[in-house]
This record gives sequence, structure tokens and C-alpha cells, in this order.
Amino acid sequence: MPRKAKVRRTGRPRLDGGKAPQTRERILRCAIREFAQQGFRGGRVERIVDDAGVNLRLIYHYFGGKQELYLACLERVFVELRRAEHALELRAMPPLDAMRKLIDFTFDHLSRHPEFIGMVRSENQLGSKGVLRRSRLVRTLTAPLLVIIEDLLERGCRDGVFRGDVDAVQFFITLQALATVHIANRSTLSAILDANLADPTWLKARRRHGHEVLFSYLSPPRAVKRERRTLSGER
Amino acid sequence: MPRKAKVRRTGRPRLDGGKAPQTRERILRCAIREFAQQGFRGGRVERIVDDAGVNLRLIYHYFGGKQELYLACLERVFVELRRAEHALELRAMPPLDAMRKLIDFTFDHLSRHPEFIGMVRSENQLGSKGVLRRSRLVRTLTAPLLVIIEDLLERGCRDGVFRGDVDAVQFFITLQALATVHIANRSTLSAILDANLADPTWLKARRRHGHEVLFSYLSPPRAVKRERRTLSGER
Amino acid sequence: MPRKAKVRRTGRPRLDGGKAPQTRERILRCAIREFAQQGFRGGRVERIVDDAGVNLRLIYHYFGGKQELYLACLERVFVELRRAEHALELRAMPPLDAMRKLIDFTFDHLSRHPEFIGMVRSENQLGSKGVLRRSRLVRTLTAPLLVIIEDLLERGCRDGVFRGDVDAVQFFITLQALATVHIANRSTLSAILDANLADPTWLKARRRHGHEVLFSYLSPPRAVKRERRTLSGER
Amino acid sequence: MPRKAKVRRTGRPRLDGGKAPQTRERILRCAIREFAQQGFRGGRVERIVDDAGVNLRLIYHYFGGKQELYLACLERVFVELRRAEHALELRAMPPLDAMRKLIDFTFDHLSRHPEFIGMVRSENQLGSKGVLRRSRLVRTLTAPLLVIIEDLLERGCRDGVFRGDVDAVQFFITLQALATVHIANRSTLSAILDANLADPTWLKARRRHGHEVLFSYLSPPRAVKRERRTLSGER
DNA sequence: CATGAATGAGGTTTCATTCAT
DNA sequence: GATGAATGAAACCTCATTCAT
Repeated sequence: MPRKAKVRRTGRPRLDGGKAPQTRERILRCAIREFAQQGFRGGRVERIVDDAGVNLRLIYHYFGGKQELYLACLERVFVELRRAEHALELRAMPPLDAMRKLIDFTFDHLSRHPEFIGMVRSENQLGSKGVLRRSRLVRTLTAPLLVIIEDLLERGCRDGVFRGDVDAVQFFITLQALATVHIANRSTLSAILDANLADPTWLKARRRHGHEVLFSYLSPPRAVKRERRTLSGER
Repeated sequence: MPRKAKVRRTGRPRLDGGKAPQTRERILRCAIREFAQQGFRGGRVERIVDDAGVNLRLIYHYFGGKQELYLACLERVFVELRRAEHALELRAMPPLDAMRKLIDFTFDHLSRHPEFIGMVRSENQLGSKGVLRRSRLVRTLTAPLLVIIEDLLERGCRDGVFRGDVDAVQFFITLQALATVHIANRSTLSAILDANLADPTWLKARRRHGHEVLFSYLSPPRAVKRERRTLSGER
Repeated sequence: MPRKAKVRRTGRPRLDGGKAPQTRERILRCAIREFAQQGFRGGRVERIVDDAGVNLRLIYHYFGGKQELYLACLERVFVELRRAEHALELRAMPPLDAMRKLIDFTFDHLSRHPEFIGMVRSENQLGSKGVLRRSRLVRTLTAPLLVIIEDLLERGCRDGVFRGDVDAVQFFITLQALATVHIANRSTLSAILDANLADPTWLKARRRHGHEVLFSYLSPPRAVKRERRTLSGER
Repeated sequence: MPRKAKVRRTGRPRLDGGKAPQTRERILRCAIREFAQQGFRGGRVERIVDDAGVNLRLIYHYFGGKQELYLACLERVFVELRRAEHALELRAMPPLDAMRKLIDFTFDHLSRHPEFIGMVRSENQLGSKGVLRRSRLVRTLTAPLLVIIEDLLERGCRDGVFRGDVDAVQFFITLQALATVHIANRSTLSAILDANLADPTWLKARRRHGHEVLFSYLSPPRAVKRERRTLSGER
């Protein structure tokens, strides 16, 4: 990815904002849709410009190339998720409420924004050729969230509503897993289970199930601690 | 996909065994690797034949085309997983042991066979253009597994080691989710968490976490059932 | 090239000096660098404006188009070379000194101004599509130089330090050849000779060699003229 | 240049040679013409395939891409020149004859094969982006020629027909310079000298001039050695 | 006089597939 | 049954240039 997005030297910043940002934004939105649905390789530049109603050249003008555009899309969906998470103001809430809110939000956001899952899938498909590593932005945005989760778990432990040995990173991953799996694998699961996973009722049941799993795990061991240990113990 | 695979137009089955089956198998293995890593769209027919060291035309001889080859790959990885699951003979074991074995197996198999995850990802990426629906084979293979899980959950409930309200399908999905998420999203998680998810120690910790989450959920409610209800209740 | 440069359509010359001439000059310098390095076809208008830090449209304002800009570059490097040659004031010097000075100057100027060689290469690459023929300026500037060389050769012959049968044009070409070859072909010669032709020591040795070759040729035949005739005779 | 030319795995080598080599050869010949005339950047793949009357895809099939094709062209013209030089069998001839033959050959070959000069020009234009460095072949072919020239100069010195202090590499470069300059710079020289350098008579005169210059240089200093030293001395 | 925004034309490359023995 | 050779379609990308203020 040696090409650089053409940050146009403008003599003076335009007071009206110009219409370039709008065009750029339109391209970005259409590109997110395309890449999320088709992946990076399957995504067609021409489809993007057709959808956006702009000239094909502008992609190269504003972003530098398909790959750079793709990275911009990737960053955008992450930024939107993280921004929304931060807007929840979880630190100001009692841990149980905060946790409930975080889980609800995660299920709902991912449910309403399949483009996030699509972009993540595409990036993981690219594997070592992926571009997310190069994005400092995304890493920077995730760190504070983990801090918030850690704080939340600790407060809950102090209050006696959460068990004490929960690893924030593992929990974060598990939350993603539960909220994502049925959307990311809708096609295959629908096919092998012969069910319709897009059905709203099903989605609600799934979210309830997620709550149960997560809170079962989080709730502090009561009384017969020993037995549970044995139960979940591995060889 | 209007074209049909023109597999083996020759009337008489070869008695000598020939080298054809081996060649076919080699193509299939290389194709699985290719499609799992690159997806259906990103997968290159030429790369497959290069890897397999066979003539390009053989793909069309044996499978009919890229798409048919892809479906064969998809079915193959599902068959291998389901066969191995059935080989566990879970029905003959006490429910706790059986469950532990199933979880371990799932984590380990997916860990050792990333090509399954790759194929599944590819198929989900294709969405409505996917081909899995057309495979009766895969559906046929999954149904018995769900029956086994149901049986297992019921026996566990009767024995008082599992809670009684567990839905087999939800549990199945959650198990997949926990055992898959860190592999399917290795790239993105590594990038945003700045960690190495391929590290064996990390993988072990992840499996332990999975056990804890699943058994926390499965274990029957003790004493203050009410509080838990409240805890995990949704708005 | 049907279009004409629409240079300075404004009627009144700017009294304040303005910054226009500076801008024009900056464009020209960057364009020379670009065209010399990349050739006319390889030269990118956008790279030029990026280097010069000016607005793209100014190229069309000041020069009319890529081709016109290119011609301006070509003329400029020729003008600079010829001006410097005339500044040597060779007519006022004894022929031997003048010749030495001319040779030294030629080697050094071309060595320090690879952009001249680059522009010349580009123009020759264009062949019949080249634009130099259309420049009366360049032709006008070269004629006096040939007169000077002729004068110099004649004076040297009269003084008995040069042979009498030297053709000025051939000599001029040979001088160019010797002073140019190692710069114009630096890449290929370095590659096939496995040597570094950019090394200052090497460049000095080359210049010395050039002197020897040229003065061997210029020096009047001594004693056994016949033998030399035989020696260099062609079939 | 990561792409590899597709060396087709053929089961058994075809006895008839197949027609692929012919096609490949035809592409190569047309590509040499195109690149020599237009340079690498100016050279159009489509023009090449049109000239060769082959499908555009075959370029990528046989060579891997434009750049690889270009390198193949470069190597080819060098190989042809070096082969012809070796065929002269200079080692078997008396030094004076051998030298005369070498000079004649060089002038004539370059005159009759302007594509060599074109390819060399293009490669030098590419500068650091050139590909010749990567060709071991060309380097390997040139070394023996330099040995032959060294041998020739030494024998000539022993026979008393050449001076003793001639550097083979410098001489090689100078020979190239004299035989090349008027062809490589035909456009610009024609323009500034207002002459027709393609005229056969002119070319003959040029070759004679080359002989004179080179033999003047090579001939051993006679009698007044001191004076010559002074003459060609540098500051 | 200057500039931000946009564009049509044409280039290279990729890809699965078929032709013709 | 197998293979060498070839290909049409479509993708990505580049470039000088113009539109509209």
C-alpha cells in the first residue's frame, strides 16, 4: 500500500466546508456497504461509484486506491462502534446496570449494523494481508473500552454482584462472540439448522440467551463453591 | 450456476483403482486450503492446480467448474467435523463427562482445522449466493448431532447436574461461538488487543474460559434462584 | 499538438514584479527535473505540481499544456548550456588552452547537469514526435558554437598544435559522446561492468581518458604519417 | 516484480517443439520493437499484441507481465550483440586486424540494430527502477568480451602497434560512445546541426572519423613522448 | 488571477473457462 | 482420459485535461 490518499493542498480552508467532504462521505458509505457484503476482493470499485453516483476517478482522488478506501471503511465502522460504546457512560452507572446496558448495546448495535460484522469478516479473511494492524486509530480506540470493562468488573466484585476472577479481555471476546455468531454465520446456521435466524423473535430469544450465559458466568459463586469448580474443571 | 458438474462421464468403473481418485483427492485438499484462506471469490483456480501439481483442465474434468469444486470442499469439511463428532460416542457416557468431552473436542478440532472456519466464513460471506443450502448432505449430518445434544442435556437435567431450561440449538450455537471467535477473528482481535492470539498458552487459557462460561451456564440454579432471574432479566 | 500555449493573456505587464514569474520559474525547474528523470511520457503533470507546490491549473495557465511545458524545459536546458559555453570566451584564448577549457567545461557541465542529458534522451526517444525541431531558438544558439570550434581548430592548425583535417561537426559530436556516454548510460554500464560509475574517482579517470583520446586525435601527425594512415585505414 | 513467468508444467516435452515457442518468439520480437521505440513506459502492451497478432492474455501467460516481458527484451538484445561479438573470433587474429574488425563490427551492428540502442536508452531512463541489474545473464556475457579486449590490447602492445597504458573498460566505453552517439541522439543532433544523420554517406564518414579517433589514441607514442603528455595534461 | 472539483479515455492486469487435439 | 494453447470479459488504475466559479 504505497500510494497515498491525495490530501489536496487547498490554499485556504473553505468556509462553507465545500462539497468535497460530502462526496467523500458518500463514497465511504457506499464502499462500506459493498466491502461488508462482498469482502475486499469481491468488492467492486465500479459498483461503489455507481451507488454513490460519482466518477470513478474520485476514489483514487480522495482515497488513493481500493485498498486505502477499504482501510478507511474499516476504521470508520470501528470508530462508530467505539464512539457509541463510550457514549453509554458506563462508568457513571452501578455495575449491574452498566453491564446489562453494555450487553444490550452490543447485541443491538451488531444486529443493526451488519456492516461492522461484514468488514470484520473481510479483514479476517485477508489474514496476514489485512490492513487493520496498520491502523493506530482502531487500537487507540479499543484500549479505553477495556479499561471501562475492567473498572466495571472490579466495582461489581466489590459490590458482591460479580465473581472476582474475570479477565476483562476474555470477557470482551466472549461478549463479541455471543453477540456476533448468529449474524456472522447466519447463512450456514440457517442452512444446517433449517431455521430462520433473521426472524426478530429468534433474535430476541438469542439475546436473552446471551444475557443468561453471561450473567451465569459473572455471578459470584454462592455457597458450594467447590462443586462448581469440579464441574467446570478440565482434565 | 446453471452448469452441471460433468463428473465421470465414463461408463465403466475402473477396476485397477487408477490414479484418478488420488488426483481428485489432491485437488480437493488444495482447493480446501485455497478457498478456506481466500474465500470463494478470492480463491484462484490456477493456484489450486499449481499447488496440486495437476493440469488445469482436470478441475473441469472432475468437478465441472470452480463453483462445483467449492461446494465439494464445503461438504468435505462439514463431513469431517460431523464424523469426528459422532465418533465421540457421547450417548454412551455420563452427561457431565460427555459434555466436557464435547466442549474439548469442539475447541480442539476447530483449533486444529482452521480450514473449517475458513470455509464457513467464505460461505457466509456469499450470503444469499451461498451454496450450502443446496447441500442436503450437510443438513442431514447435523440433525443427529442436535439430537445427541438434546439427549445429553436431558440426561444431565435428570441427574441434577444441568439446569433444565437449556435450548439445544442455542447451546450448540453458543458452543460454536466460544470455540470459534478467537480463531475466526484472529487478525482483528490481535490488532485491536495488541496481543498474539495464536500463542498456545493463550489458546489454552481461552479454552479454560470457554469451559467456565459454559458450565456456569449449564449448572443448575442453587438456592436463591430469584436473585439470578433478576440479575439476568432484561428490560 | 494543435493547441497553442495561452501564455499571459493579460494585457498590461505587472509593475510590481508579482509572484507570477517566480511561480512560473518554480514550475519550470520541477518540470525539468521530472521530464529529465522520467522522460516526456513518463513525466507526470501531477508530480510536477506537487513538487512545485502550486495549483495544477497553473500549468495550463502559464504553459498551455504538458507538451508546451516540455518544450519550454527542453529550450531552457539548451539555453543554459550554450550560454555557459559562450561565457567561456574561447576566441580570446590560445587554441590549446581554449580546447582544454572547452573539454573540461563540457565534461563538468554535463556531469553537474544530468538534467540536460535527461532532456536530450527524452527528446531522442520521442524521435519523429519530438519537438526540438520546432525550436528555432536552439538551432540559433548552436550555430555560433560551431563557428567558435571551427575558428579554434583553424588557429590550432596554423600554430601547428592541431592536425589540419578535423571536421568541426564530427569533433563536436565526439566531444559530446565522450562527455556524455558514462552519464547517459550509467545504469546499464554499471550493471554490465559491475562497477559504480557515479564514483567521483571514476568520473575523474573518465575525464582524463577523454582528454587523452581527444588530444591524441587532435595532435598533428608527426614523422611517419604514412604508417598511421595504414593503421586506421578501413577496408 | 514478484510475478513469475508461467513456466507451464508440461507432462512430457513435445517432440515437435509445439507452436508455443513460436508464439513466444513473435511476441518478443514485437515487444523489442515497441519498447525500443517507445521506452518501457511509452510501450503499449496492446500495440505489441496487435503487431504480433496474438491474444493479449498470452503476454501474461508467457512472460508474467509487462515488466518481465521488458526484461526479456533487454536480455535478448544484449545476448544477440554479445553472441555476434564472440563470433568474430578476435583472439585468433593479429591485434591490428582484430581491433579494426571490432570497431567496424560495433559501428555496423549498432547502426543496423537501433533496437539495441532503444532498449539501452529505455533502461537508462528508468534509472534506479531499471531491471538490468537483476539480469545475471547480461553481466555474465559481458565479462568475456572485456577479457578479449584486454588480450587484444596486450598483444598489440607487445607487437608495438598499441600504446601500453590503455584501460580495457575505458576503451570499451569509448568505443560504445563513438558508435552510438549519432544514432542515439539522431533527433537532437539533426535538429541542432540542421543535418541529416541518417544519410548513409554521413554514417560512413562518421565511422571513418571513429576509426581515426580510436587509432590515434591506440597508436603508440613515437619520439617526442614528453610533448604529448603536456598536450593532453589536465589542470 | 486563481482554485477546488471533477472527468473521459485508455492503460495494465486478472480470471475462469474453452478449443482442439 | 488427458493436455497444451488460447481467450473474452471485466476488473483496477492512470493520466492529462476541463468545468465552474
